[in-house]
Amino acid sequence: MENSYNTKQGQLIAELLKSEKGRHFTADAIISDLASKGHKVGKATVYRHLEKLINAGQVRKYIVEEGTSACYEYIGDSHECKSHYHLKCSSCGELLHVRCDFLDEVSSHILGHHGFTVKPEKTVLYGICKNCREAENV
Amino acid sequence: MENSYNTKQGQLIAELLKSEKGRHFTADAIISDLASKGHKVGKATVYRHLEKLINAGQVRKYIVEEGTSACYEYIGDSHECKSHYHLKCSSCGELLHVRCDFLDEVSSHILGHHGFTVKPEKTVLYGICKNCREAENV
DNA sequence: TTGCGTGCAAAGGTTTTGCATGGCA
DNA sequence: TGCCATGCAAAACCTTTGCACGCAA
Repeated sequence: MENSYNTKQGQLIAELLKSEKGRHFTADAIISDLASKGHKVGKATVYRHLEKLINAGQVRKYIVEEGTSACYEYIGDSHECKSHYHLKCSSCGELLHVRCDFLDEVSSHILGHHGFTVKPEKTVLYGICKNCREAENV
Repeated sequence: MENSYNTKQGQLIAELLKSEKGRHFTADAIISDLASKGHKVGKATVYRHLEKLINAGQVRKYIVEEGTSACYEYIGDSHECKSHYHLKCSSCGELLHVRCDFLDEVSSHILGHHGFTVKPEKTVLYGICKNCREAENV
């Protein structure tokens, strides 16, 4: 398991994600972001590194709508986000982090009443953020 | 908009979904279910009808996991399932429906305290179901 | 030197689209 | 008859995999 080298591409990918904590990247976005900085990295390499980062717990993968590509977000080495829920705005794509005592109760309620252990760190609630709701006057 | 004919295939697909309200079908499941009843329907036709049903608000599409096929569920013409959450077991893949007053409060809390309008119908909570937790003794 | 990392291209799987034919109204 | 619907196959898409070469240790 510890058979891993420290390579230029691996650093580039990790640093890009880390440099914009909170932003969600698609695999292609990573490739073009790096390309625009003069670094050409292969598609397969990006996917392989993302998988490693996910397993290492440093990156989270999100399923976004409609057969589009997956999104990846740096969440850090610490587990500070463990009990955070994420709210993703379907309209503007903004991803919000929410920590709140009430939401902690959600997990216990679901466990108690429905026998299901929720993993907040894997869960994303979809909806519309304040800005978009006001802008669209929905 | 009203340019549509009433065809055998369209009826078959709508009736199959309607006949098992609450069940999640993949496109392939629809095809093989119909095939086992002696009705051969093309893949493209199924997808095209699903899209119409979604636009008509009678069917809901779920993307449960990246890389796998989408699931489609009949939800009827009424919007009675407004606050219907889904729990997906990361272990066995089971998809559970949860209708619960407490969860209704979640939406209002998030709206009130975080200014975010949650769409339960688009949201899937990930975790471990009762059976798997007991089986794995986690 | 060893063996993981890389990148290209090809494969795999799901969904969409083009086109000639079939079926509803 | 006019047009939408159908179904096959091919295309489009995202992601994974095979393989030869490159590079870290």
